[in-house]
Amino acid sequence: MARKQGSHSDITGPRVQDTALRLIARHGFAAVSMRQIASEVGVQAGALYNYTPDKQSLLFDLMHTHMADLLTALQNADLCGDALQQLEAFTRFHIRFHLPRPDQVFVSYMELRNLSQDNFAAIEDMRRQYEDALEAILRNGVKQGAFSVEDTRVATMAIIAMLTGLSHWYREDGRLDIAAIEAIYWNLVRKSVTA
Amino acid sequence: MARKQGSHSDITGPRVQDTALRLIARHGFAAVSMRQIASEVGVQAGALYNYTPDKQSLLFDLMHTHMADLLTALQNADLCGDALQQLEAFTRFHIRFHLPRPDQVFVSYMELRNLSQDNFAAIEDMRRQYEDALEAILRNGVKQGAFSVEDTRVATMAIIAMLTGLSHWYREDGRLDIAAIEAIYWNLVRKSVTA
DNA sequence: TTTTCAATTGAACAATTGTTCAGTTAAGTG
DNA sequence: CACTTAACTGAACAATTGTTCAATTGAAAA
Repeated sequence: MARKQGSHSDITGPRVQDTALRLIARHGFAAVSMRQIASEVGVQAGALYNYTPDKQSLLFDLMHTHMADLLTALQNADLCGDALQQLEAFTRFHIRFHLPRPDQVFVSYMELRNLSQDNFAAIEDMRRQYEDALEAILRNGVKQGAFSVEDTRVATMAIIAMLTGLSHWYREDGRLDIAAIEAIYWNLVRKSVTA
Repeated sequence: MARKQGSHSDITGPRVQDTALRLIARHGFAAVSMRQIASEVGVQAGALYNYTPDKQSLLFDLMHTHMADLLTALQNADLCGDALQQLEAFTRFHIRFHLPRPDQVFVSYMELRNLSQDNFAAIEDMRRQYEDALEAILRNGVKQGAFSVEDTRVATMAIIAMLTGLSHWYREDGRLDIAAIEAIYWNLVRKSVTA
């Protein structure tokens, strides 16, 4: 019969994911060995293969989980109101979702090269969905006359790059807290798309 | 006596740099072996050590050359005029410098983790100089009343992230040429910092 | 208590890693 | 021509890589 509680794999499994995420974010996928991950988890390298078929899948799972969480959270955010309010909600959502997840952001944006072709396509598709959500807001706002944007696709990429770049330099113990950061970025975004 | 012309190293040397840059941009520093680089150059792995003391120095040289070229080009750009004109010149300079160098941009922004402590500090210092040049323009513009910016440091990071992100999706054979891209981005940047 | 099996070990594997270096090659010099 | 030497080869090195698997462990089930 299956163990009902206290199963070791319930503890080791998440620890493998957490440790892999942290080490890959810090040193890069190719620079981290399965033995390093195992060592920090506190097991031998062979034990990792109870939790992932291979190293590639481990990376893919980390990135896929992150993107799936992102898309789910975006849907649950339920951006409402007029175009300007939707854009503000998106901006604040992006910052609030990404800032507490620096390692996931790092891995998901830096390790695309190390994905197999199929895995890359899957992640790229999810990223595209996220971009499309922002572009829909911009397009809608342009149609309604709320925004003045020459090219909604370029503006989409520019805004996402600006917001995501925040994760690369923000420090929790820095000069500004999240609320202040949010306000500043929302101002920049708002002005860049309005007349 | 030293060879005066046609020395092989005048050919192989640059080829090592070019090949390393291309392969590292494509697959990442840790994922590229010295033998792969040598193979594409057309020599044996041992021959690479006539051109670099070790793999780490090869990476550092690529990044240092890129940053040095950037800072030199910025100084030669000689941004003049009032604050708005300076910001426009900076924006167009950034795009024109980076767009034709996608591999250098990729390596310089993705492989910082693989630099030794000293090498990282050196590159980080050069990047800081570049950021400071933009922030000086913003600060000056705020003082003169040309710009309305809450926090010049945050605005600096936001603008550079926005502009650099361009390199991650721009394709030479894409929908828009450089002139069109420049115009769109300059509009976004201008509006984001003016009232 | 005995049984069962999920979880893990530890050794082994072939391949690959960065780096060194004595020896070879071939092109320029005198 | 002979000589010099920059450039490169090819083999060797110890270490490390991802992955497999028979054997072991220990805790829950019966």
